[in-house]
Amino acid sequence: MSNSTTTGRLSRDDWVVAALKALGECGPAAVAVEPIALSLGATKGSFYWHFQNRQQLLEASLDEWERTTTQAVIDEVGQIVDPHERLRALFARVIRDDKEMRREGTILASLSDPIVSIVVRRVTDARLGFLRRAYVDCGHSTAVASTRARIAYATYVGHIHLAASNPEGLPRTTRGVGRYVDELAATIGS
Amino acid sequence: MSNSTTTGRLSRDDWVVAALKALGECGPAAVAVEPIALSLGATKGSFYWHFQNRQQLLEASLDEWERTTTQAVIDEVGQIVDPHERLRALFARVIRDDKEMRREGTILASLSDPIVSIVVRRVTDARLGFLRRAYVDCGHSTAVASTRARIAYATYVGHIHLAASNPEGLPRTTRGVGRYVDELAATIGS
DNA sequence: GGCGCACCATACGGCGCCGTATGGACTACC
DNA sequence: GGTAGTCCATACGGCGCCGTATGGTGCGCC
Repeated sequence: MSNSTTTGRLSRDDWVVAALKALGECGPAAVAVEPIALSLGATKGSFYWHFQNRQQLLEASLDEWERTTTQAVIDEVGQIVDPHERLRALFARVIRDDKEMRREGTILASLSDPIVSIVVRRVTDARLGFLRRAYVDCGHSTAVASTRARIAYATYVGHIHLAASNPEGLPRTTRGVGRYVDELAATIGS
Repeated sequence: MSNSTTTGRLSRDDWVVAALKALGECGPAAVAVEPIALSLGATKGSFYWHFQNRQQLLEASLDEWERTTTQAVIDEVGQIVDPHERLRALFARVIRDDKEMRREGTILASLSDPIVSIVVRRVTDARLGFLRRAYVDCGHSTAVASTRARIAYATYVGHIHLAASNPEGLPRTTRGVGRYVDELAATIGS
């Protein structure tokens, strides 16, 4: 665990947290040893004691991201037996945080990086599988469930992209948000 | 125009074409002077005669992309008076090319780059406006048309992302494609 | 209170890219 | 055939980042 507040030393986890922050804000190119060391008030000497190289740091931060935003969500929401309830809980859980969505967008958009792309592909598979299962549990055939899952997830990803590329168009009023959610639910619910 | 085949010299346009290719395949970081010079069989000396700096090349390639994939499409499809027909033509025009979609995905995903983000924002606004107008022409109120435009475009963007992050899940059979398009049309058509 | 170990700073060489300076080569034109 | 203008190669300095080598500082422990 992190202990940067108590002692002046840095744990491996401190580096992962800082790297994930940089990754979520500026993309994988920002996961650079020296700049992050600077932001932590340390130098490379510290880093290369905890890690072998830059790639290890990037992979560790991606693993952390996958664990908290995909594995944890699936494990938690997956326990709900009623599929409609499960889908509703998933949407609520996922739309919630604004900061989290910005991070999601940045990482999902970094597919051109070979290391990121491996994790994003894995995350995509897991999420599509989870959605497909839910739609199957709703009574759809696997074929229909597959296409519904794809469309639902595509809508989610596109929405995250729009939140970044057209933030001023986001529904502001509560009536606007309500209409938006209604329209969305009509599209990807059940 | 390009004349690299006739003479050994390179035109400004040759550089833009090569830069757009690199941009669409590997993102803005790949729009680097020396690697592109190498791929063109030239050196930086040529580049810095046609451009002032790297940023000019990136901006020029982004402008070219905007012109061909947004302006041209809007000008062409926008002439169709019947809005339903117009939307259908838009979808057909946009889904068509596989290579083009890959480029779209890479550029749209490069929002973290400040120069790219300016153009992507402008492109997003133009496309959303075009969709909104079409839905208004279909008889919807501006409020409803706005949310429908957002959802339609989000679905499109997400679909492009899925084509890159989960290519093996793309519908293969003609029946699968048909079902997918039907489901899509039910979502964002009219 | 000296010893060993965990942790870190400093200094160094290297690489890839940027942008500049300068000297060609090739063409057109008189 | 000399001159001006167009286009380009080469060589250079600089910057940011990577990874290594090496020494130093704190803390536990006998």
